[in-house]
Amino acid sequence: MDIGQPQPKARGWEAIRAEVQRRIHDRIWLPGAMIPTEEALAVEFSCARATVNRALRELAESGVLERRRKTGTRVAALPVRRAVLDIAVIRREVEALGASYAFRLLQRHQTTPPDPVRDRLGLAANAKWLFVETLHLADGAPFALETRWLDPAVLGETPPDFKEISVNEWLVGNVPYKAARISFYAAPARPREAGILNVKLGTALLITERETAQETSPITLVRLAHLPGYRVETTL
Amino acid sequence: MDIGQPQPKARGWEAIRAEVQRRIHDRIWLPGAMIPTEEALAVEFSCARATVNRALRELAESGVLERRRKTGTRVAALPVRRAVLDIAVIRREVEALGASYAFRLLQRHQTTPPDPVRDRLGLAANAKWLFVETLHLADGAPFALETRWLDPAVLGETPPDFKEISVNEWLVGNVPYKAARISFYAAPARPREAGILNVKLGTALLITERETAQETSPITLVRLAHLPGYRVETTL
DNA sequence: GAGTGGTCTAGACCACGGA
DNA sequence: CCGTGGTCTAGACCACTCG
Repeated sequence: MDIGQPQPKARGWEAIRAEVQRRIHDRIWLPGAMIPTEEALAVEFSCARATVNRALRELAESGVLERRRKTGTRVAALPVRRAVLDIAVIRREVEALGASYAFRLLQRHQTTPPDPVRDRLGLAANAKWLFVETLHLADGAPFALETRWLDPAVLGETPPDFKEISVNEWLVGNVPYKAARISFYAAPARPREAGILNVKLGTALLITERETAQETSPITLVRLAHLPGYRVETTL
Repeated sequence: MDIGQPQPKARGWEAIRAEVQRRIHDRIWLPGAMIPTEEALAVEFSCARATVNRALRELAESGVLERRRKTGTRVAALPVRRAVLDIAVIRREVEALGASYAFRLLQRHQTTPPDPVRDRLGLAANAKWLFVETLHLADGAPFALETRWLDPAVLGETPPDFKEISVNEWLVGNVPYKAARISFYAAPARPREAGILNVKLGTALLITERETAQETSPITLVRLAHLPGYRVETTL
């Protein structure tokens, strides 16, 4: 382990990752070109192959390198960069802004979902799910409107009333899930939304939609309408 | 390595990851509770500690576990789930939809950025940057409108005219960068946008904004306005 | 100080995928 | 086939952090 000293900071596999990134940055290794094998790099850096492997694996996971057996490792030509999105509970998100969090339960009843929702979740025509509408507040002002369809089966013996704890946090703590699909899109404020969020009808809102499933059976479908000005941010 | 057989599929560290997830899922290990040490698990699964480490490390990276030295490993109470967002070049994105990609260069001139842009990038009052406006097309129809401010210094000796290759792809291949900030938000279509994208003024559009920097100095600021119906999707 | 995770090593075998 | 990355092992030392 004796890389020149790219930065006096990194050591171990992080030093190798940094050195590889430097060589790509400085165009010593060009986009699309092959780089030496793990073994060769292990010799060059006087370390074990496992250490090189760790460094290259991380770079491959973040889209900088492409690796294939037998062929070897190449610098990604059109790198698909991977950004990491932290999905936190809304309360955390509000508190992270330095505001106090609260929520109001606006609706809660069991009914047959409308066709688009039913189709999307693959439910029987007569299935009844729980519909819950929650307004999330930051320092008392509307922050986001949540409309949720929820499989009543997950509630169990003693269904909470969701006045003390929000549906979201109850689910996180009580209903483990396997997979979720998240999507972001823009949509004009609907009449009810506009009224509750106190914006003009048709205002451009960022919508976050989340669909959660256990094995193959869906658990819940959530739509979060955020106020104008809300941004989803990430670093790459 | 002899875990019962949770699934006949997984082996090695993935089997351990799956088994740990199962125990959390089945509430054998509760949210907030400590789990056994790596060494104990290595004994239980009859494998090396490094193998357990790999499994637990992955789970910690995805926010399911929280690890600290000396203290040990616990199940995250309010897990901050991490979703991975693939950021591809637009051409790839269009082609992934099964459409043919093309683009049109609408504007390209060097000028002083407006105040908000200048402030955001931290530029001198008299700095001149390149402004480039590109319309991206899928099967000949508008897909997204890109407006970009670009530091002319990165163009070098022979500035490309961006008619053959899009700015984005040229940058990806020629200007390495260190950091980028990405954000998503909703905004109403501006007059020029509405005209070019062929939507009504004020239509809710999803905007992707990306700010790229080399060391500390900014390289480019891009705003992508997507047509209604466009979604950013990810899995968790 | 002592217990835990974080990393490294040297070697081994395996799995994939070009030739 | 056989070269490459993917993983595993057994052991070691280190770094952090709590008591």
